[in-house]
Amino acid sequence: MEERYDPIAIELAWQKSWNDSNKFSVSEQSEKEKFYLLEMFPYPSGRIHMGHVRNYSIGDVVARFKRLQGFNVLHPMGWDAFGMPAENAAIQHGIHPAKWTVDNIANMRIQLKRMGLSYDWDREFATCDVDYYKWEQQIFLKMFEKGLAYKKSSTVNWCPECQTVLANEQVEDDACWRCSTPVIDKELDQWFFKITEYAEELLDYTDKLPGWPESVLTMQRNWIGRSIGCEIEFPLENTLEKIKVFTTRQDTLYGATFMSLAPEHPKALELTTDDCRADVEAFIAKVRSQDKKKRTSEDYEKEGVFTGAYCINPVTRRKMPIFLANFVLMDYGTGAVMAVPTHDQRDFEFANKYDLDMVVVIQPKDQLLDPKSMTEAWTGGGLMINSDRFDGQENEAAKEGIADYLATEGIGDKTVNYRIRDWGVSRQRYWGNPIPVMYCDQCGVVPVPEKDLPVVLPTDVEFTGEGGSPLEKHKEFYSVTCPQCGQAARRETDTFDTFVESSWYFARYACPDFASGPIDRAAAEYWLPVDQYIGGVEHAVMHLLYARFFTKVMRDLGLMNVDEPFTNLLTQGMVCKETQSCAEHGWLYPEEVVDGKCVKCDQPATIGRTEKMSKSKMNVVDPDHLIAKYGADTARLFSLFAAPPEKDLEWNEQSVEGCYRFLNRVWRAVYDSHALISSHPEVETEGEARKLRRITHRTIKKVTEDIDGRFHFNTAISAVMELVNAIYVFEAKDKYPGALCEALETVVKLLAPFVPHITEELWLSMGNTSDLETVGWPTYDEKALVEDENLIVIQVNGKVRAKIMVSATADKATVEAAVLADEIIVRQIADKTVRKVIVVPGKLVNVVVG
RNA sequence: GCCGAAGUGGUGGAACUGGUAGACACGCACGCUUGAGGGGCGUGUGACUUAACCGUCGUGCGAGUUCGAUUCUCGCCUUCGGCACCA
Repeated sequence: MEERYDPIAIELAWQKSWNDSNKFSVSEQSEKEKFYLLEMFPYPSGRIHMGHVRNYSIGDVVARFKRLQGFNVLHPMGWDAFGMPAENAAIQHGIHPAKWTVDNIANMRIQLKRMGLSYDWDREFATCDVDYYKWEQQIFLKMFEKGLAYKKSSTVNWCPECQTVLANEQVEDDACWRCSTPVIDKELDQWFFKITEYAEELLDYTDKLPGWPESVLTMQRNWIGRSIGCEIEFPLENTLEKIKVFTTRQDTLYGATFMSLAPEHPKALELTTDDCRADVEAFIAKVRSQDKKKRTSEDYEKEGVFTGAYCINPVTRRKMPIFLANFVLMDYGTGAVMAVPTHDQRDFEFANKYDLDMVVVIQPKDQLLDPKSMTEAWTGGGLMINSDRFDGQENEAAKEGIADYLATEGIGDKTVNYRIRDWGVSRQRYWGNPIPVMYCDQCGVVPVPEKDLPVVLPTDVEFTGEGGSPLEKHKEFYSVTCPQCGQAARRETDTFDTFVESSWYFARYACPDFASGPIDRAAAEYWLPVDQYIGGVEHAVMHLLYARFFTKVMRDLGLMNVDEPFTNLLTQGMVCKETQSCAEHGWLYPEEVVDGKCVKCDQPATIGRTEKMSKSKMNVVDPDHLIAKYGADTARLFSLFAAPPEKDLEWNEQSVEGCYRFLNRVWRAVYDSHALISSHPEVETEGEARKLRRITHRTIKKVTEDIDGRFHFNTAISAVMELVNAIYVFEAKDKYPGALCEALETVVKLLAPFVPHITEELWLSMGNTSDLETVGWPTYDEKALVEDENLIVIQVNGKVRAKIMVSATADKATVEAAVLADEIIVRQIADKTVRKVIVVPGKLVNVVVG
């Protein structure tokens, strides 16, 4: 055995061995129970970053732990390989996106292998492989057939920088989620997936995912945004037509005194009277010219215009003027709102501005509302008044009855409305999966026949950087003949949002080579769902919601048989580091600051706030350097030890040093006792050996419980550190080599999922022949845990005053007597009366005096 | 405004169903080892007070429940994340 720990040499040797033997390759042919562990696959940007290191270290601990526990573990890796950066590289550096992507993947694969992650590399694929994306095209065709994919013209979120459309989820603070350019409105013909059809199921199942963090479920519930209410029809005055509104406040129907329509409402111009037409048209034009995002922000002034038309409140028969209002949205509910100024703040402001009627219909308990003196709408609860048969009822309780009444009268129906919109998937980009349809003057939208799939993305395209997709200029691609009528037709040049690929890749990992469909049912049956999914919380809504949606769609298409893709979800926190900047040169990389000064100008550098590592803030650390300096085991250990997985991790070089030091300490502990333990002496159970064994087995218990399901890797590691400390101070090494050997072997076994290289190496050097995976995860001996004596904490009136050792077999009375006889306690209670003595067996005694 | 998460030493963090607050680690100090440096090994390290023991205070703030509260309840403050003119 080498005296010195040489991480690089050890790691390269073990990685070669794992690679050569396809060590972590799995199949369905196994006696063992399956466990599917998945980490979110990376975009091949070129280099891994600390976020990847953390994500994949966490995943690898779970994968290796489950494997050691005897599970058949599927742990795959691949590449989310379509996307804009590849195209930007083509424009900026003249490298073809395909080459750029392939090169990046090759590089990142080396980096991941260098981390010693236990992937089944046989299952690796990139989403830009034709063998992957062609099946996505097939899924699309089936969705199209079922009406789950459809085309419509709509105002879309357009990013002028990326020259493409964004889904609502991809807009953050009115800006592109990727490049932060402000998003503008654009009217475009787009493909949509009908995620709204699954809104209810997606929402209902948020209650059936106990393995998900509550915060993620809440975000998804908010995003789906279900509201239960009524659709109510208001007849127009003088015609037979009606206008339908959606409301969640049918309890205020008797107070509805006017109506507000969205400016885009189809009936807006139709019902406008001649003398109001000029004003209405001007208003519509004005609203159209305004930015939609600005217009729909809360502080924007409420404005409207009278149409000259009236409708009738169906329960009060009151004549209600119809307005157009800028705050009414066409794409929520019905685009029409019954206005109740007394009980809705927006309507209240609007009514004041245009001097409209107000009627109070809900009277709160502790004040009397009068429209003349109200300064704001009353949106709380109370008793209903001015509401005919419902007078005197509690408004919340009456909602159900009102809905029923409206239904029987044929005025309205109970309905459910969702905030979520259909998912726009068209992107005006080249480096993506072509949407397999064409346009024929005769036949309209024609799906590419399944037998003609795949629609292969051509590689001979030109990148001008002038915007628009190069596919639009690629005649061989877009010029096609219609399969239905044989006439010339034009192929769709838009490609799919790359979130489509990541919506089903987890299922393809079960059968990456399956050649007769997207998913091999038998393989999917065995492996799915994913037992544990791990990734960043930034995907809480987008990716995770789309993947859930796709799973349900694939189920309904008969492709597989699961309702939810991910049984358990772990969302890990970000990797952060302090930012540094200099007055002259702005943000600085860590290596550009030496002795607190900017290397470019020698001015002192300012330390800014700690933020998520990002290239733009330059507060990044390159994992390659870390691994080259300390090895992969140290890099892994640091990212697991410094914080629990779900919290943010603050980068600290000194803490990395500490982890490296610990591994050296472990190495030395084994090295120092090498001669003593090489014969694997029998474990002694008496005297000091018994004490060491107690610590050894207690550690096994703690580490097992900390990893399994709790993911408290930091405390698991600290428990092993304590065991190592105990070995160092264990003085009877020569006397009890058996107990020592057991302790050292336990350290190695328990650390195996965290730092796989050093542990395999130490295991071998201890004279073992089979590898750690064959040996399996250690179990603890209950008998070894038994304490002879317990430390009893003694409190007087809840304050700790003394501690004594008491035999573990002592009964309550004995303990109490021992406590009351204790010198310190006698002094503490000398001049007081003992009122009560509380004994917590084996732990604590509280003497209450007064 | 609504919803969710969090607030503990100089620092990262621990304390699982109410029972020794600060495990483990970083940093710092001291000692041993070494020719020295590095490294290693060990001891100490919440604050105040003290020579030391003792003592007092202490988990964002304020109340409450309890023999006992970082943990439970109520009210507030701060930070982060999500939603927000959604009828």
